[in-house]
Amino acid sequence: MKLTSKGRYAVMALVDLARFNNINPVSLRDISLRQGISLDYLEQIFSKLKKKEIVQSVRGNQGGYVLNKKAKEIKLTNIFDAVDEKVKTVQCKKDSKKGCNGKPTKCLTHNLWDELENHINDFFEKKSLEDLVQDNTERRI
Amino acid sequence: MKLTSKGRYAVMALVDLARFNNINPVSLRDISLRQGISLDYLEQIFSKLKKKEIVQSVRGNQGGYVLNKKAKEIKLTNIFDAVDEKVKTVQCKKDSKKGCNGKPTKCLTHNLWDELENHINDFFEKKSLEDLVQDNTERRI
DNA sequence: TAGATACTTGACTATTTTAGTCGGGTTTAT
DNA sequence: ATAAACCCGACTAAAATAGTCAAGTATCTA
Repeated sequence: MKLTSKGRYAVMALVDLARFNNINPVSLRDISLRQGISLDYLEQIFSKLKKKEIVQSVRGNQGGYVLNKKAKEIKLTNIFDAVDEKVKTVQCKKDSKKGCNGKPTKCLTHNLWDELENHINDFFEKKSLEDLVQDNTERRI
Repeated sequence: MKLTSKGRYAVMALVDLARFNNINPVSLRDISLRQGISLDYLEQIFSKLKKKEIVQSVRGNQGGYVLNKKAKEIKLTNIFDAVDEKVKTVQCKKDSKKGCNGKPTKCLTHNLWDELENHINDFFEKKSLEDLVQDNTERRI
């Protein structure tokens, strides 16, 4: 059970972006250099963040990306959702109405995984980008 | 971010086993049939569970597996640990003492992932096999 | 208006992980 | 003796991941 790089990178990049946000658009090149993430990969990630209206783009020279909402209003859930980093614990419940594995009853552990998903998602819904930025500037003093 | 089948199967199989535990050893063949898990794969999984002393084996005809502890004392953590289903959020912290990515400072989101890991592990430490078995027999009435 | 910077898009690919399979054992109750 | 079960290690197909690569388009600045 692990978080993928795509999700981690998305969060790292947005924290980086949020810190410079109010001054100028931030270019992916800068983020790439500061965070050590492949530029090409960042482009894929930001394309998704843009589609979900988490960031706005400014094209051309001196362009870059800007947050599209207040940092406080961007929750981890939104970020993960944007880049398709979902919490998946079971394969069940996609086809039949209640059952798993095609069987009529739920599998023995179905409720457990549901609980787990909720537990994790709670965490993601509480954390905002602002929390993360603050967490970081505090530490630096 | 998803749970692998190995982890899920281990838990499913143990819940199944726990329900018949006090009568006779339970054969993997039976678990395989009831839970729809490949027998060969189950053997791999139980070999690990045995190494970590979560189950005991009874060889020969009419053999099978038995729990090695009370269901109450087997926590999800123990099961996941046994089958190498770990919660991994970051790659950092393996080499250098404090830093990530070889840099001297922690990455911007390091503490976040640590928090997340703890949050998830809390969940796993609280749930015992007994909880799961009860959860299941209640539902059946 | 040329050139550089930066976003945009889509296809391609190497690597790793996962979820098994397969083929041989050994042990023990009946 | 033999069938049921555990035991063990090597192998493999498929999927997902983490990128790379190539060819654009838009915009600012000199």
